[in-house]
Amino acid sequence: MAARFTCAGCNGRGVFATLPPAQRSRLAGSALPCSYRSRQTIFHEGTPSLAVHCIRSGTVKLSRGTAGGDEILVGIRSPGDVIGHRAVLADIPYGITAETLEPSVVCTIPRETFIELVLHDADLALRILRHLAREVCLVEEQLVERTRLRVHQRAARLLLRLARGHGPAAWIGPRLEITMNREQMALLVGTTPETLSRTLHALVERGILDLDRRAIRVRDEAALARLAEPRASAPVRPTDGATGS
Amino acid sequence: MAARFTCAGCNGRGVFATLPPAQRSRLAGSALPCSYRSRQTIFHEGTPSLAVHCIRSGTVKLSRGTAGGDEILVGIRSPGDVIGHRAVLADIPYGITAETLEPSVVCTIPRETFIELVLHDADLALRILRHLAREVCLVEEQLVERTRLRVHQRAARLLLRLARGHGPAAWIGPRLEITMNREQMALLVGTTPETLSRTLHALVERGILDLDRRAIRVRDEAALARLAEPRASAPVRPTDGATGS
DNA sequence: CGGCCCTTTGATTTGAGTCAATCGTGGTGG
DNA sequence: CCACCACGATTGACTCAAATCAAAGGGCCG
Repeated sequence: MAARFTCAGCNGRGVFATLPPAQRSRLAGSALPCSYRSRQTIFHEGTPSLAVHCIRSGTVKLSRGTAGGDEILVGIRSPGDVIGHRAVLADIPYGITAETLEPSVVCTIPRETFIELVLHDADLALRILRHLAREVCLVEEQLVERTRLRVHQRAARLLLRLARGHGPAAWIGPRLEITMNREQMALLVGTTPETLSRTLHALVERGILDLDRRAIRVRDEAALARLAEPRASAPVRPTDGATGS
Repeated sequence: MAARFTCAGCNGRGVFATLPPAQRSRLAGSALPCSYRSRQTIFHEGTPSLAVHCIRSGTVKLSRGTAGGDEILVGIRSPGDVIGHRAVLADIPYGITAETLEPSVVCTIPRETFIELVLHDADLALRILRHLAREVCLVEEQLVERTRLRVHQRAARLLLRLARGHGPAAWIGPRLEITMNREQMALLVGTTPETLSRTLHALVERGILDLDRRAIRVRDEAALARLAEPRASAPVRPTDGATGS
């Protein structure tokens, strides 16, 4: 099934976008495209980091187990994104598990090739540095969110991110088709499916959302944005009637 | 006051450790050492990232404000650590505020010098990449901790980290002098001073700690380590008598 | 000695997790 | 084609950890 892609399609985006011809062919020579079905594991936390992966199509979920047995969702990646580079660069086992959320095509770039490319192309190195730097910022952002924001605010933010096209969702007409189930959404928000469900339905009752098992329609993005604000602490309680004032 | 340091002392550690002579003198030429008093701001969140800083001595607190007005503690850095590199690399304003916790000496490396060094020394670039990659892992670790662990577990982990020499504490005899106040410890743990205080005193009652306003003595590190485990969910409730079973 | 700030302690509230039951949907086999 | 089953989603009731509000203590510095 996995026909030999040329990697040219990927070159339009991501950190490999502007490789000089020599390096580009080097990359194309050893990058191995691979098709995954939905819910397949690309690499697993704790295993040796043998390669960097570049998403060509589809959506990949990055998660991380805990000693306690449960998992935490670290992020979602889409086409053009590179995954596994951290472990490869730091020369440590993968710290996260990567798993497809839908049928995807992912290119595998062997560890040596990647390191070599980085060493020989200062520009690429700088670009990856930038990329990583931004990544740290994003994770820190998450940390702040988790610590200071209520579940309903974090949920609102997730919805906004989805609605704005970041994340595993696609606009089908006016509706936003979600490619993950409630549990995964809950994981992303950092809560339980039950609580997320309540929160979501509270928003429906306010007329901010339309909700379906696998699609969401944002009716009032402005209101959602207001809820996502740290200051707006109007509780958005579930099963709680209209808050008078 | 700030005598002209040669930067040679810093070269023994951190990412600049093994610079080739040429680059080393380039660095020494434009790195500007600066003494800070306790509680001084090195750079502030949101301001343009003009330089990278390398800590020569002292302790620096990295925090991040929220729209809501309160802050969150992102991390603590010690001698040899580099700060501000993320913003400089990503070419964005500083995302965090850096502030000394005690009198410190910090070298300022202008943005251009840093970028130039990185571009001309593939090895340095790779080392910084490694460094950043690890940093992302650490922040993610934090994220997991915040999400899955109880306050008493996170507090135990902080104590362990301090006791093991990571963080702003120094062994004075058998005691661990803490250079930050309760509020900052609370921020690090991701809780409030009140809750942290209760948690700490619960540990004292169990005979695991000795506690003083500014020093801590760990009497039973093994017990602390046990409490830090995700599974060990024996509540460690404050003001709660011996839990029978 | 007095005031101030940090810390501790107490009382109360509350957001969100947990446990458990029900519902709805989609898939399967008769 | 329809009854049934299984699984995810929802809803409800309850519990509990931790935040918040409020009020002392206690040490340090002027």
